[in-house]
Amino acid sequence: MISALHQFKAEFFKALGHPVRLAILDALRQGEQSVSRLAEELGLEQPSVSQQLAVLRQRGLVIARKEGTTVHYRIADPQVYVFLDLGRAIFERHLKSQSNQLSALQEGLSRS
Amino acid sequence: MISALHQFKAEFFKALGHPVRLAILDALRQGEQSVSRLAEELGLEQPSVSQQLAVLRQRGLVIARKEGTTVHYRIADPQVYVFLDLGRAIFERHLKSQSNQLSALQEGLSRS
DNA sequence: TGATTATATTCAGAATATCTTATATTGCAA
DNA sequence: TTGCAATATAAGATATTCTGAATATAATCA
Repeated sequence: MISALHQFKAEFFKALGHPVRLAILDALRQGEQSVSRLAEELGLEQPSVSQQLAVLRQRGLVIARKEGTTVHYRIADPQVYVFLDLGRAIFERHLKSQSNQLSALQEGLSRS
Repeated sequence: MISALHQFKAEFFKALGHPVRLAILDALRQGEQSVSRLAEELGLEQPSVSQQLAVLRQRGLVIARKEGTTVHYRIADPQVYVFLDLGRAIFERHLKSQSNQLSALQEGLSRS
């Protein structure tokens, strides 16, 4: 059975399934950052950053703090970094095993 | 800067960002399962299950083992479950804090 | 060989997501 | 008030993903 929980969890993972959003979260490891600073740091247009921040905000992953005309964003739950780092570890093992399989395959091919 | 690593990691998260794929991974906690068994268990058509298994396979998340006409799938790396469970914990805290905010908001509204 | 079972792939259409550019909003300062 | 800076939102074009139906492949068995 596909539970409603799977639906919600999928939304959560989807929020992380975008390179710019991952880059934003990584940039926020240093602490709170304004939109323009993030845009500069990541080499992106302001609207792109703002849009992806909106996605992260809607999913409750980041929190906005307004100060004059500038808006500072920070991570909502630092546990997310534990999670991302674990994901990275798993992901890197995958890469390694895939490249092993690839080189084994290449050896096999070159031998035949 | 958006690194190539962010691209790859986003692909990994995207693979998890689908309710059926999460349900399949959960079903595989019990161990290896055939496609037809998964389809029955999840109440889905065989082609749907096969399609989502293909996505998980391409991303290296599951491994297929053929036996006669049936194909058995298993998780490639059990660490993924640690990861999913951590995601679940974070996600549930989010839900809770969001529902707290929601009820606070509702109280505020009903008082005014 | 022909029939059957299990799985995989393909395809068209619908729904979503993304990107770029333009515009709106907000707060502040001259 | 006017102008400016920072951010958000909107609109449109394009790309990606999903879904469901049909079909293909592959192994087994009569």
